[in-house]
Amino acid sequence: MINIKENKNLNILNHSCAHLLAHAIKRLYPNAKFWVGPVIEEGFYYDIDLGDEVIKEEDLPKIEKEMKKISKSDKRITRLELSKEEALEMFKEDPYKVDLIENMNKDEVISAYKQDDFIDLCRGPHMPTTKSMKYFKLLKVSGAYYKGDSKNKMLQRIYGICFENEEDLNNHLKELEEAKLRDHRKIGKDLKLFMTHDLVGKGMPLWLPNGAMIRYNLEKYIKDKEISLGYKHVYTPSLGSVDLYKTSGHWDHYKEDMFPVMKVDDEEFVLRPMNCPHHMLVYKNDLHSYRDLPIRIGELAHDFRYESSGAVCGLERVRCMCQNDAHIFCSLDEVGEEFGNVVKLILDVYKDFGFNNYSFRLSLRGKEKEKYFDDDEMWNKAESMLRSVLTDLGLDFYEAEDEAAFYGPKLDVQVKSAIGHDVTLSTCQLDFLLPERFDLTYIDKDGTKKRPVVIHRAILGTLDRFTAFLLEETKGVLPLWLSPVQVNIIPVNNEYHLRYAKEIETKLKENNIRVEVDDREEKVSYKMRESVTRKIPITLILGDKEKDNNNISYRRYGSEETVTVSEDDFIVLLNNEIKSYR
RNA sequence: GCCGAAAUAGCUCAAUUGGUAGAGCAACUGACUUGUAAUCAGUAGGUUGCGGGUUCAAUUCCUGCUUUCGGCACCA
Repeated sequence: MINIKENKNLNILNHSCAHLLAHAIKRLYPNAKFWVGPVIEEGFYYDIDLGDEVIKEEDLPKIEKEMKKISKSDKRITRLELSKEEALEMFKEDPYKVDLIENMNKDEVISAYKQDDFIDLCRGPHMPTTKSMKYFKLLKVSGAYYKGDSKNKMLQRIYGICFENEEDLNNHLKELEEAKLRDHRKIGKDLKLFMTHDLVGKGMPLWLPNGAMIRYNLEKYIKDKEISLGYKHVYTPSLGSVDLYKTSGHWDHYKEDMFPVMKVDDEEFVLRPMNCPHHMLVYKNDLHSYRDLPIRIGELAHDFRYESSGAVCGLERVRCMCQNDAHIFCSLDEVGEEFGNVVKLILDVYKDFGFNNYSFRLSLRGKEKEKYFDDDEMWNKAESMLRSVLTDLGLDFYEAEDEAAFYGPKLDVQVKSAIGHDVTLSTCQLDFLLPERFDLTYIDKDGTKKRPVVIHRAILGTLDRFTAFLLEETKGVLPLWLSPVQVNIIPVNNEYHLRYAKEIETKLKENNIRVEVDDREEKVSYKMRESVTRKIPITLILGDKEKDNNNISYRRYGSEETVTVSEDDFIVLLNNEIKSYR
């Protein structure tokens, strides 16, 4: 999908279109006050204060019509340069613009753009006339906090996009429609992978048999991989005492986002929101020598977070999740290598799944000090260490402030969901704090106690979000090794071919192939249609030809070609394909 | 949590200005006995998300809640 912000021409066009929108709004809603209307990756938006008036989705066509009118009237767009005093005078009716002007640098040239009777404060540049913005569409309307702060008033935001010609616009709108078809929530429903129910509650999906089979395979895949890399897996409880989280520091930072405390006798528990504290204690259970390091403690662990109601989304953001978590305890000297190994593992896994659309983000501390553990020296050390590790790895990454964990900086792998959410899939975090909090030690060469460093990492992230992304990337067409049903057998005629079909089924089952026989009294074409709709990778057709020659005919999903092979060759073919992924 | 919108059969959707709900697919029954994306006929299926109100009458209007959707804020 095109990035409007990065495209020079489209950027200017969309920015001008934001002005066109504001102009139309001003005509239709004379009391409107305007905040900002920037260009974004997906087009543009404008934040507006309409007082008591509310713009709804159904009002957008009316606004578009007004925009078209202004566009057609071909007004020249001219630049005005103003002193601060002149600007303040010009925009004195609009407190939002006054706010903007007052926050500008003293020596900055203040510019505004004028089209007809509408003037908007703006750096520019802009298109020469309103006629340039002809092929646009208003996409959605929503609320947005003034200055992005939830303590502030909520303004109304209108999103739109503008192109240079009709074809580009239509293609883009078509792409947006197609993205909706890739939405994991739709695929999950169509393929019966997961469900939700009011009685269970928000953000708590139920994995149906098909989805559970996918998840079982993912769990086995990653666990086996980690075991082969020296990870030790544990099982720890899904609850922890409040004191545990007070010790780790999570209580101070996240207690509002945990499910509320359960009091039992004299104790207080919470559903655990993450696993680090438990794993710290697992480490602490033993005395460790420098020779034992690194120690890698892994777990597929259920975590519970009271995500805000507006945030939950299918499997992408849930209140009950399963993390593919691990904590690596190592010496300072080993951090570089261990971190590199984690990055390598991430790349390995993404390659296995064929993922290409992701980017690495170095997530750093932000300016709000209270959000982060207060120790400048520790942060500077951790951040520069992480940066140099990433640079040494030759990794292409971007830096983002205010995205770190409270205990340390991290490397996040960011992906975009079908509907455009930017989410973290994998993460690898550097932590000097929790070892301190839990007083973790190992005995070094010289016989003295040293503090290990902890690397928190999640490769699949959560099974939930990973599955969501996997479904969207594959459009639900899963590779053979992950498909809930790998082979569907259609006997041409039940009376003559069902027995042979059952024989083949037994043979495949003996080879651990997930197979079904469609023995309903229906036409072959009817069953074939369903087999394809269910996105089953391989469909067998067994009739006289196959039965008499002891072979099978199969058709692969996405292909119309039928291939006939011997039973044994077929099993070898399946096993090879399944193995190649594992 | 905030700003908006929505919720009708298992699924996808209908139902004029208020007059107690329809279709396709799926399910079930029967006929057909079939070689690669939908055979035909019939049957059944609904406290219109849940509660309260207005009205002679509510799927429709008002209201509270739940869930879902689009954003914002949040995201260990």
